Amino acid sequence: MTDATVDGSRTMTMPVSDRSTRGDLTRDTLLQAAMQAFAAEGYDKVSLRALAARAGVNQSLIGYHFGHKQGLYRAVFVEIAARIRARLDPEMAAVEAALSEGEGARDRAADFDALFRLTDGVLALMTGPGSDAWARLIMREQQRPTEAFDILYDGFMGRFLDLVERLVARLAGPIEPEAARVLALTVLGQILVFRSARASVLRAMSWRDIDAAAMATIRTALHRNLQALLAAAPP
Amino acid sequence: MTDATVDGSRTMTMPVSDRSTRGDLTRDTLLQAAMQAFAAEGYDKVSLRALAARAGVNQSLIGYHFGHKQGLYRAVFVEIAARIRARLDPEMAAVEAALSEGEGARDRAADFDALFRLTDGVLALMTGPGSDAWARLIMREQQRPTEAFDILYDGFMGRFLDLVERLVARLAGPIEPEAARVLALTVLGQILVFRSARASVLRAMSWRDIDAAAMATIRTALHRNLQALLAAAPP
DNA sequence: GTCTATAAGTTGATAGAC
DNA sequence: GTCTATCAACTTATAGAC
Repeated sequence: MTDATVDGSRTMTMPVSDRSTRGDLTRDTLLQAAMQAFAAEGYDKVSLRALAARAGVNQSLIGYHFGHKQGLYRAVFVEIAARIRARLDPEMAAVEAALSEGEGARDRAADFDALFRLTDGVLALMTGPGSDAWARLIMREQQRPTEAFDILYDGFMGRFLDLVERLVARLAGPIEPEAARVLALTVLGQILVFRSARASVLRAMSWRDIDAAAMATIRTALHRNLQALLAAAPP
Repeated sequence: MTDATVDGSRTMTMPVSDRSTRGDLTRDTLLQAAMQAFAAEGYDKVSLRALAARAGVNQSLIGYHFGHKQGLYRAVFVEIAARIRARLDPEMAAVEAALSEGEGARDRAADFDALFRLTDGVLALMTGPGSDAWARLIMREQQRPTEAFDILYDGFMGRFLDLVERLVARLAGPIEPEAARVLALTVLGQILVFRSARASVLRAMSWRDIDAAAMATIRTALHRNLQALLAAAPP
């Protein structure tokens, strides 16, 4: 349990006695490579051999750190949920603040602002640069949910949908709870389509990918749509 | 090249000299089983061994009829595109008729009617009973397009999106072509979400699946949304 | 914690008889 | 067109030395 026999170079980048042991680093490296690989090729096509090779880690260490292939897959989703929760937390907290300002003191402009922050956040999350890996994995779980879906739903999806539902209910005027929930889902759909039907989107719009300009176009359209959709109901 | 050595029973269900030879039947059986299997388990997880067994067909016949695994996969999409085109053709033709009635003779009610028929058709297609198989395969190609995506897009997707775009452009009043296309995609998104985020939908709505009642709820919400979204622009 | 080596099983494809 | 039989490659998982 001591010296670096083969790969001396690796020890150089690592403090000797630190919290992040060599094992933690290996675990992290594997986790990163796995997220990339599962998203790019799909669960079944990823071979642990190739994955270990690409991560520069011995194959048997996967078994040591994660048990089996499914354990590694599961760990990837715990990581994804944590990252997304961290990234979306400011927006969600803002919405919760706006919602708790009492039902009496309605400020439509503030409510719309909160809603836009939320939708913009999810749009960036699902279509922005670097979103490919986790977005694809999330979509995969939507089609064929495993235990990993629970990690996502309990991690951020449920909270997000709940917030959108309460927000649109307040903005749309008197509305049944079930209708509010369906409305929230159609709002989500207008964002998600740019990920879930990405191939069609790119072809229909003649885009090569969804860059900053494209995202601005989408954002504008979404805001306009939401305002039309949630226009004040007649008293 | 003649008699039925082993399986005499199969010959009984078949006319002797007909257009549909024994080979055609084998091909069809394989195609059906493949569509089911690829949708249920994903391309990589499907083993040709298991597939042939489930179809009651010798494994090597896959090679004979489709060349290799990818050839079989491709053939499945040709079949899907043909079926969907057939099923959506009445609605699309109706819209084309409505659109060709001259830009001058605007009848908003008729335009909305045509649009609803189109969206209802796609909603039923993507979420209705028995939609699981092809819908999942289509989603798969949206995330990671192969040559099979072209078969879908050229087969019906392109035409559908084009029709929706022209329709919303007429209904939404003066609008840039790019904005009309994005608007059409957000309309599509409100339908597709019930397939693409199916796991979230079921959990958020506490539905066990999307049955007739659920679909009626969705349809109502969609029609209301579209009318709000496409309200006459101020002159 | 990390390594080598290998067990035990599947896979897609095809050669060749009928 | 359909069958049996088989190959070569690749998979996950693990035993055991260090």
